[in-house]
Amino acid sequence: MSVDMLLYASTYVNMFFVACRPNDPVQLLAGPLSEGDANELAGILKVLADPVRLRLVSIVASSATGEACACDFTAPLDRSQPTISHHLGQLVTAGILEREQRGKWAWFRLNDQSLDAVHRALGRPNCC
Amino acid sequence: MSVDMLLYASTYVNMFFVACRPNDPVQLLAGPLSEGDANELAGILKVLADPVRLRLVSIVASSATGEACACDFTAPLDRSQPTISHHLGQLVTAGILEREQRGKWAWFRLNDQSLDAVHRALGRPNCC
DNA sequence: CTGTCATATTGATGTCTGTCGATATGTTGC
DNA sequence: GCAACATATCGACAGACATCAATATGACAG
Repeated sequence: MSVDMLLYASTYVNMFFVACRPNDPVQLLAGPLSEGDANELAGILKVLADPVRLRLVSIVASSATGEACACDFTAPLDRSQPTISHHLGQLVTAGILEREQRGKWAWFRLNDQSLDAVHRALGRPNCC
Repeated sequence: MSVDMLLYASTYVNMFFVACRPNDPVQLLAGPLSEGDANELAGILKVLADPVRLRLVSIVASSATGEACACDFTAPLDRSQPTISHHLGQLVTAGILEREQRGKWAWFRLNDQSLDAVHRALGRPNCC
């Protein structure tokens, strides 16, 4: 990913967070999306729209402690260590996962706010 | 899009519909996703993860009659007619929109079941 | 049947993305 | 400091994707 692309992506991710505060949610079904809103929502959906990243999120979310070590992902997902690291980086940049370094190991947990915002963006206005 | 890719995509879209019947929903947060479930969910999320397609869906969903004519999309979205047609085709293939030919015009409406399934897949198990 | 209009398909192109091997960075224990 | 280990970054590559111009398809009017 180029530097320009990274800046582009993080810009929209940040805008998405701002726009998803309770009183100003981006809502797919509430009205025609502006170009900006569509870019924000598409940006975070693109990060989710990958089988490996979805499995990473699901593994973290369903772990007993709510967190998982990077070392636990390589084997079940059948991808190289750089590839897993790349996907984890995408998820962290998008705000879907949070990374915490603990000694040699990197631990990841879900950012509930971020995923809830995406969830609500795809639902009806009066939904949860 | 190649024929192989189309077959690939439609396979996963169909599997997603099957998997999203009420008693067997794909749930991102309910447990580790299998490779198949992850492919299904990623497939339909990929279709949604484009600004133009999100705006198409939002325009259709928020129209007073619940449907919109293809001719209404080109101007506000600032894309060529073939590009709009391409995106509409993707949304129809994925089951998110339904197409109805009425004379010279093509009308599109939302498939509520499809979008609801994606919405629920990203939510908590006890959510709506 | 023919022209006109709306939409779909084709073909081409530049860009983006997932992947991996190689290597760098950073942490721990000795 | 040094060796061992976990993770991140770099560089490269193949495949996928969004886009448009040109063209084809299909429907209606006269």
